[in-house]
Amino acid sequence: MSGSKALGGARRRRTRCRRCQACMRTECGECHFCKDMKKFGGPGRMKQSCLLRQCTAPVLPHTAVCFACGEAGKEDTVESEEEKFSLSLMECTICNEIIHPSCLKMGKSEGIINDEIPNCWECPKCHKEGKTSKDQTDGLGKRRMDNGEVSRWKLTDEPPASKKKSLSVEDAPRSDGPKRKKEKELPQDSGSKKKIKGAREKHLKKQKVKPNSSDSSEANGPNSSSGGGHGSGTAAASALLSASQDQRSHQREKLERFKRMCQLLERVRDSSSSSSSSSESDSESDSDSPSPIAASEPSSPAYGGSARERNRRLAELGFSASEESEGESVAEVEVEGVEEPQRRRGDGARVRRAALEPEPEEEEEGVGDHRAAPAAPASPQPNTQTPPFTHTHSTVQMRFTSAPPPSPCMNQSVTLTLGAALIIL
DNA sequence: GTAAACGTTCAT
DNA sequence: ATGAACGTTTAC
Ligand SMILES: [Zn+2]
Ligand SMILES: [Zn+2]
Ligand SMILES: [Zn+2]
Ligand SMILES: [Zn+2]
Repeated sequence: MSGSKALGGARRRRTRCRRCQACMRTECGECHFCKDMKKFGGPGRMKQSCLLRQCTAPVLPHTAVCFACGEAGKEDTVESEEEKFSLSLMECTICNEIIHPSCLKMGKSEGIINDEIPNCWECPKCHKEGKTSKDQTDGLGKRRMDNGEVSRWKLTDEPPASKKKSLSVEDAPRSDGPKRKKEKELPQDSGSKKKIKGAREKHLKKQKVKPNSSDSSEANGPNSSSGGGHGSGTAAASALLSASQDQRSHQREKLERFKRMCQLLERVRDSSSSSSSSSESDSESDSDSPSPIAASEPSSPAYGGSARERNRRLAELGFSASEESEGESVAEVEVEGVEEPQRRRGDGARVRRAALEPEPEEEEEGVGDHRAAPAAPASPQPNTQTPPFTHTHSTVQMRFTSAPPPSPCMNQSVTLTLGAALIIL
């Protein structure tokens, strides 16, 4: 209790943006969490938000302040996008520090912006440390690829997932049995129990950015303690941090994944089949800058560490990617060009929007709901401009851990299939 | 102050 | 590994 938090400031809890569609939706009242709410006659023990209301762009608390200057974000005080970025608060997914990019004094360091989440990035410092993302090489060698086919996840895939050495140093034998439960609840219903699982979901997109390029000094730091300069100080702290981060990342990524899926589902539902646009946007071909730290992205299916982790999260979501030999129903959903539209407005734009104006994630809603297609909607080659990407096909393998989908008919209706998935979720 | 959720821990 | 419970934060 005396040490308090000396790590990247108090890790602020993210809150819902209240602007995305999910946030504006209303409780479905059918999901697990909804049913748990007292509002719905549940015990209210879980205290989780509706699965259909998982915010797609969680924002920092209003109380968040810069770790350096102690001020809040001021992105709304400037016009230039770049300025906005500099004045906005960015939270590092690795060290959890929240700071103004402009408050950083680093010359050669680059931050990796996650344009999927409002004020999220990986501070340059963390990269300098070597924590590319969270991948710290398995110091146990217990890594094993129990994944027979991991190269199936393209829709919701992520770069080097979190991986760290599990260092336990705070293990205290507890003789007294930690009893949970403070009050008992009577069974509200027994029999009609829908199996649902899920969490928020989101994936990381990496973008390099150079906050500054003139001074190559160390970063700043209001308090020289651990703030600003962690990792390069204490090894123990580093290890501890890693461990903590690891655990945290688990749930976080898990939730993020789910969100992604929800978005996809909605998207598909709105437009059974829409334009065909691939979405490979990883390769960050630097126009003219052989970044020293630009070669760590296994764009190819050649993972070796985060396989297990990914598997776990997937399982939590209700489907797994590995073969568990059980007798589950396997549904193959073929999504045609359901991936992100990848609207690129500025090709040369370096810094994408991070937490700028009110624009959580309004997917292009131009199609509305006009299902009445003119004619011949099933043309494999509609456009003449055929980008080098022909991979408009994403096959997702979903395996329901329970409650086998009684839908024996899997027509071409993607909407139908996905709809079922949604219900199950 | 309240109610909703987040993030973490505990229990199978 | 997965799910449930819970403390605590966050917004109002
Ligand atoms: Zn719900
Ligand atoms: Zn939202
Ligand atoms: Zn600042
Ligand atoms: Zn950091």
